[in-house]
Amino acid sequence: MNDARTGERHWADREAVEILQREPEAPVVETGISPSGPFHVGHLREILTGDALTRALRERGAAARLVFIVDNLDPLRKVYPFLDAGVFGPLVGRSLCELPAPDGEGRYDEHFLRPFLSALGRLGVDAEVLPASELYASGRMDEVVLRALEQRDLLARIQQEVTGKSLPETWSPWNPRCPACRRIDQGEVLGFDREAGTVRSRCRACGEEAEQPIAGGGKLTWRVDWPARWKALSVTSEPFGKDHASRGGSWDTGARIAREVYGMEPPHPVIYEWIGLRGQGDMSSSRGNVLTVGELLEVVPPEVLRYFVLKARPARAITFDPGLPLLRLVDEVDNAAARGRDERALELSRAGRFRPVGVPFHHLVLVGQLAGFDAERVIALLERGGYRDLDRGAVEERLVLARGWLERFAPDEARVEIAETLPDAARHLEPDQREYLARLATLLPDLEGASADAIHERLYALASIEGGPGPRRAFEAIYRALLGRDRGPRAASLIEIWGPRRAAARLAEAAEAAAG
RNA sequence: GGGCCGUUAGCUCAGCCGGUAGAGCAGUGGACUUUUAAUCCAUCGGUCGGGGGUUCGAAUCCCCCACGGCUCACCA
Repeated sequence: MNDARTGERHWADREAVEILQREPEAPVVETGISPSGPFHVGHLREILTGDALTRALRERGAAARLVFIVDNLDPLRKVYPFLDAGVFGPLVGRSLCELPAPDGEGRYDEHFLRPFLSALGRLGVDAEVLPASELYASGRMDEVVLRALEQRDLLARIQQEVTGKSLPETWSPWNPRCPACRRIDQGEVLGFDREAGTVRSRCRACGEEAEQPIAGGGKLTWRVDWPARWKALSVTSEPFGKDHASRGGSWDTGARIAREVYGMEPPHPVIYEWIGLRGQGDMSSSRGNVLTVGELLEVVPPEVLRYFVLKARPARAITFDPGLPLLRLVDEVDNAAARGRDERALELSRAGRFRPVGVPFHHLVLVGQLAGFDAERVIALLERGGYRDLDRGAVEERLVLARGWLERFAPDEARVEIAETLPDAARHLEPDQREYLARLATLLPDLEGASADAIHERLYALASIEGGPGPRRAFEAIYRALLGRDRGPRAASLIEIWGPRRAAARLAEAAEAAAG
């Protein structure tokens, strides 16, 4: 890493070096997300930041682990807009892992987690997924929980000092789950027994009193849970969103608790900014219009999503635009000769076997439309356009994505559709353009079945004759007649695919309409 | 109000453990039997938000200010 001077060092490398100073052998990177709703692009930053760190650590010879905690013990806080109030209203306060899925099939947490995990697999994220429910049930948290119960007063003091807010007398770091009504957010701790490893509690909701084992009987409150996990799992680094980072936030309390209660240095923090969304309106899980990771993988290769996130320093807010800008990103990843690409970020973006296509994504979208997304015809068109040595399988794969992008995110300009009837734009043509179309219309029927190259010859030759409109304006006239726009894909291909005879009729119609 | 991040060419950004600025896109010129951000070559383009300070020397370090975004109920 002697390139510090040239500034080519990636943020993940810099952080890795610092983490290794603290734990050179087996650093543990922890990340975590609450499965209360769909996982979207924003969540990607949490896990990918952790993944990049882990990779950078492993490259340096460390036996780094990436632990992904699923906070499925968290209670359902309210009835989210995408939930049925009748079903979920009465279930508020229960752990996410004890709720039915929104569609009624299976478990709530798994409903949201499953697609995310499969996306992670495709993204090449090598993480140990650990649901909080299992972490607690395993007993691995018992000791840190007992310590918290014993240090209740100290914890309360720290929290009050850091947040400036007072806590009720009955506050406890432990949230017991009521064995009767299953709520995990209403319990009041009455006492605990270190020898037996149990907690006595009463439920404020239903009044039930019980004595339950720590393992499986509840969870720590978030602010204590976090540092307790650091201790229990020997966490050495933790990426987290800036919401936790603000003054008086959970990082501040967590860091103190780590030192004063658990006698450890808090993990090396990596604070990241948020990912905004452009093009589809702001992302808002409450409105339900989120971009899920799975959705995006139907549109671009996983490497592109990784690259998008890893290219920017975590502290930098970035905006995700699934429209045209996303395509640029695809090309940057696909084309080894692309300028301005961040090689190191790209290296960290590998997600398995990436098959470059060598055709700009936007062009593929275009050709795909012309050829009805039929792989054979697409490849024929591409070859005619000068692309050689195409990796057939890679093209086919990418073509599926191109189609997905077109259907889901393409702006109108990217769509090629031959107008059903003569477009209005075709009425505005100069005399020489009209003349051109009229003459072309008489030639085209003879070209039925001809190759696009042959057709192009004629288009071009006719445009260039004495008194002709010249290529540029000739093509403009054709596009107006067929698409109602001034520009378009290779006119010859368009005509070949639509059929020269049909095109001829349209061009003649345009020539006439413009004259009248 | 507290805090975090940002303010570098028209746009998006890199550079930031100091040595008088870079890329992509846009623009301009040219090439091309040019076609939906086209490609290739060349080129124009910056008082590095403002003001102080440290230093032989600062976009890079320190302080102050302005503007912008975000965040402060366990929503990454």
